[in-house]
Amino acid sequence: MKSASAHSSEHSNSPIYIKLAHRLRQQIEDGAISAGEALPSERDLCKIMGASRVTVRKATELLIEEGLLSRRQGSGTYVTPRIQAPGSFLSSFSEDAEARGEATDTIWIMKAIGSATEEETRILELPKGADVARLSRVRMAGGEPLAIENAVVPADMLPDITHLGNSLYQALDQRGNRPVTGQQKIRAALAGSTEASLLSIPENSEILRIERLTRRADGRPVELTRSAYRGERYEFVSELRGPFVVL
Amino acid sequence: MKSASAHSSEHSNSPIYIKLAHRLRQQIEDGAISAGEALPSERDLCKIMGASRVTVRKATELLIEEGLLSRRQGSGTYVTPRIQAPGSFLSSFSEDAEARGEATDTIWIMKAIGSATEEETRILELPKGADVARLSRVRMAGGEPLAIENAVVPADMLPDITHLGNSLYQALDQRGNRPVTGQQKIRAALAGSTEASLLSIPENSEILRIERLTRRADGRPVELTRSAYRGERYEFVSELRGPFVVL
DNA sequence: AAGTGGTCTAGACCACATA
DNA sequence: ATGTGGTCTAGACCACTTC
Repeated sequence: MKSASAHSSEHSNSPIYIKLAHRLRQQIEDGAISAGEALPSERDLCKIMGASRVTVRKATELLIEEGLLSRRQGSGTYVTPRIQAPGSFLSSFSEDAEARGEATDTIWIMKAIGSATEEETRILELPKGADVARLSRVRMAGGEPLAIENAVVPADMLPDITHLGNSLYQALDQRGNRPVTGQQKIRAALAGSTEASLLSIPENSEILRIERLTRRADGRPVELTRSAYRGERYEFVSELRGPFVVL
Repeated sequence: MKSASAHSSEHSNSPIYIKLAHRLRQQIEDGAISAGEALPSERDLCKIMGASRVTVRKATELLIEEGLLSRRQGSGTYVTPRIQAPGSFLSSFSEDAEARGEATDTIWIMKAIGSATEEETRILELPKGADVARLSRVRMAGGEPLAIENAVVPADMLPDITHLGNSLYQALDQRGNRPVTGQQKIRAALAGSTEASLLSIPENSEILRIERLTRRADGRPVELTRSAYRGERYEFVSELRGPFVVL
């Protein structure tokens, strides 16, 4: 045996600020620093972690970009209460719905493991013959269906799919497969008959089709999700950060 | 008179790394460092700009996030050749079209200055009674219309709208009003009769409606654009960076 | 007034690229 | 071998928040 560490990524040769960020992230996720309240001051962290202040700041800056922390000058560095405004992510399901005080619900229409198709193998960068979990859900809010989501995940990245709660990401996180980057393609389309009936809308209504491929920190694809959202009820908000295309 | 500086934003009290970033950005845009090639080394920049290396790096990091620069360890810091893959921006008009070898064109359908409506005043954070430029275009590719764009810009941010080329952003840039952040809302819709005829598609075809509000570095709104894209021809790609919503 | 984050310096060593 | 970016330190002063 080498030593501790069960994660796949090697931390031994990483720069100090990366290690500090990991330590802090874990303490936050373990609830050792619990949401909403402040970290030790930067100067205290220096003593605790045995690093200079510049390095401590570089570590916390990472976590700020991830949305886990936020700093307030003169006050302190705080654990972000509930992970919030999604940067460049969807605007999104539970968020919108809860903001309107609607109850949200998820209906599973498929939960299965099978071998990956040729397309899935290619997109998820899997070895031939690998297994994938296929997860299809209808998202409800206020008793109405609002979206269909079809996710495909490499089978070894998920624990037991029969015990899956409503949050796919939470399950992925448990195995260290938290997605941190990705790409999303959005297009307008007209509802086909299957979609129309699942969403309780007329055929040829407008819908938003979204295809999303997310990846772990090490770049390995985690999740290919193709969704259809009711066009009259949902809009997708994304923050823009330079560089801007000259168009 | 105070001194030099014709810009509206006050640079006097900004931190050094902000000022350095501005100086570098200008030199790059003036072509003094010309695309594709390397900046002076960080240690040389320290002498030239009279700052420490940490500060110089913080400045170049800003420009890297903007996409103007990129660093290669052991080699140097380079001016990014053509501003490229847009992070979280549209995928986009000329880009896609040119990738397919289609000629792109723009037809102006309106270019006017008038006083802002109540809604425009609010969204663009203008004083009451301020003037705005309204710019409407149809985007063509391969001889076909592909999108309608309606932009509203505070009149004082644009030079002479009669001499406006095809690139709104280029014109904005000339007056130091380059947008660097923004928010974009995307939804699916069905084409109304006006849109259908401008885009040469049947009524009730699927279209993508996009509303975009961009801002300058100082946070002032620059441009409110509402567009309609032909749904069968366009899809919007956006990169995702954490934090991810748990959904 | 005391504590916090925000900025800055001068100097150091390492890892990588290039010749 | 030299030069480049990547990381790190120890200490300093400023601006802001909090009491």
